[in-house]
Amino acid sequence: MTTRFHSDETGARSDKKYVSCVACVAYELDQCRAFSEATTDRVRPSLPLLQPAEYTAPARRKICHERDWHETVSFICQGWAASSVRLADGRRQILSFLLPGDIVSATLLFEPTSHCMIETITEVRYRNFKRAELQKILFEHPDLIQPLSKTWIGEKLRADQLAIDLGRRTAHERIARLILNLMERLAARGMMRGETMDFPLCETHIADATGLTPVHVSTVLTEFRRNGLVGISERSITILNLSELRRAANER
Amino acid sequence: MTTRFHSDETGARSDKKYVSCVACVAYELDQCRAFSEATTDRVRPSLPLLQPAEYTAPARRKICHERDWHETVSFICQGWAASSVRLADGRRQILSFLLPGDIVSATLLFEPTSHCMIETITEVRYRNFKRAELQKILFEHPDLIQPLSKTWIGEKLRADQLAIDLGRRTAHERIARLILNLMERLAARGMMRGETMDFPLCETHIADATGLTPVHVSTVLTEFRRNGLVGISERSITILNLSELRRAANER
DNA sequence: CGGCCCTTTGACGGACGTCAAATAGCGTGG
DNA sequence: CCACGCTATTTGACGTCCGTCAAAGGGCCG
Repeated sequence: MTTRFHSDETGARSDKKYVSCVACVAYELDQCRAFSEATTDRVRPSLPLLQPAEYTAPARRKICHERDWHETVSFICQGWAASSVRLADGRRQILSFLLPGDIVSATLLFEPTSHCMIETITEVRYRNFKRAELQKILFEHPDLIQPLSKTWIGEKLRADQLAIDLGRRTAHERIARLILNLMERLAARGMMRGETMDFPLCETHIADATGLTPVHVSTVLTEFRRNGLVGISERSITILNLSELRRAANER
Repeated sequence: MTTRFHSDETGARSDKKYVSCVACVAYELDQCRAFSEATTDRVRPSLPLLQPAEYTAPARRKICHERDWHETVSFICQGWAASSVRLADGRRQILSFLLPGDIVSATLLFEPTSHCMIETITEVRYRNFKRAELQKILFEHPDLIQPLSKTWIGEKLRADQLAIDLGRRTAHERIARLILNLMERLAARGMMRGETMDFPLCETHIADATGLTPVHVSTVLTEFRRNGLVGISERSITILNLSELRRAANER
């Protein structure tokens, strides 16, 4: 019933200073740019949207529960988070990892509930836009439908890929594909440092994202390491043999 | 490159007579009604949209391949179809079953490719709308965004549920849930006859939808039958013990 | 009648889960 | 500084769910 984003329990704090989105690594992605342009270039006078509420949540914190009610739509500015669902008996499935520039839940643009749980992985900085205001802008600028549809289509594509992975791929393929996917998404954000990237996931995260157990993830990952596919250390991962990793992923 | 809907290879034939959507069981669902109203009540003079191309494809026919290029968006009027993806080595994952009133692929509203394969299960009657015309209507009637968002949200919700099923549920749960889901969707269309419903799926369909093998589907289904949960016969299924079936599905 | 697809059943095997224990890292508090 | 508690990782032994392979029977259709 209450909106848990920026409630005290999450440990999120409100930041006072405001930095323009234009400087953000995620600016070119998804909705961020579309909405920014809509508010700066076209709508005058500038709306309060230009200064959405900004928050910072510590690592490993739930910032949204499945049945929470929201008036706002959140965008990740910095850090990693996970969107997941938990069954009654405790089993958990991670539906997606959220990276800078990602909209936390596109359904919140039109509905007050996201139907899933959001937890931070690292410390996360995010911004909350009021749904009513985004909708108003959307109605006044139907050309925003096109970029919005790209977001929808991308979400659907990745949800379908996840289903294929979980339904029809082996543990090796799933894990290799997860690494490759994250690599591509980080590369699109200019967040790769050569062949290495931040990798703040613990093996439980990987397990819940791939439908496996942490124990099995451990054995597959050590196998990948022994075979020289990747190097893992210090919350980061290095792709040592990309073509072999792709073969393990059974890409195409 | 070519649009395979209504190509000869599919065996689809064009029907001459045109029946109004208002009489359709699916009229109340999804986009059908929204678009029909947009074209009848508001846009004048009546557009060619009012008479979209209508086709009938025989059972067990591919009517769309993963890389096909489309100018049209298809809606199912009658019959069952499946949307699926096939991996290089032949493994297949069914992403959704399409029932009357379903939009075949919502991504086709904005993009020329659906990224998945559509095959009929029964004989299927469907209608093709031109994407350009639907988009024009959408731009002229931004209030259509709201019902459209419902379609998107529903698709996302079901895709997420599928991922949870495949990632974290047992074979028994997956199969029971599939049956219950189909039951609910058919009930929403007024297509239940008491406790029994059409069930044209063969066990291979169920296997590919649940990430299992046909052999294992067979054993689980016979177990369900022996325990009096369901009765299967003649392309139809009867729910004999709903509460037990729900328990098997681990609903919540 | 023969061929094809679907279903069922059984024997067997493998991929992955479960349980357990050992180790390491890391922050907290005394 | 050490003691401690917690979490994460690794490894091994063992178990199980589900896949694979095979064979047999049934229904449908040419």
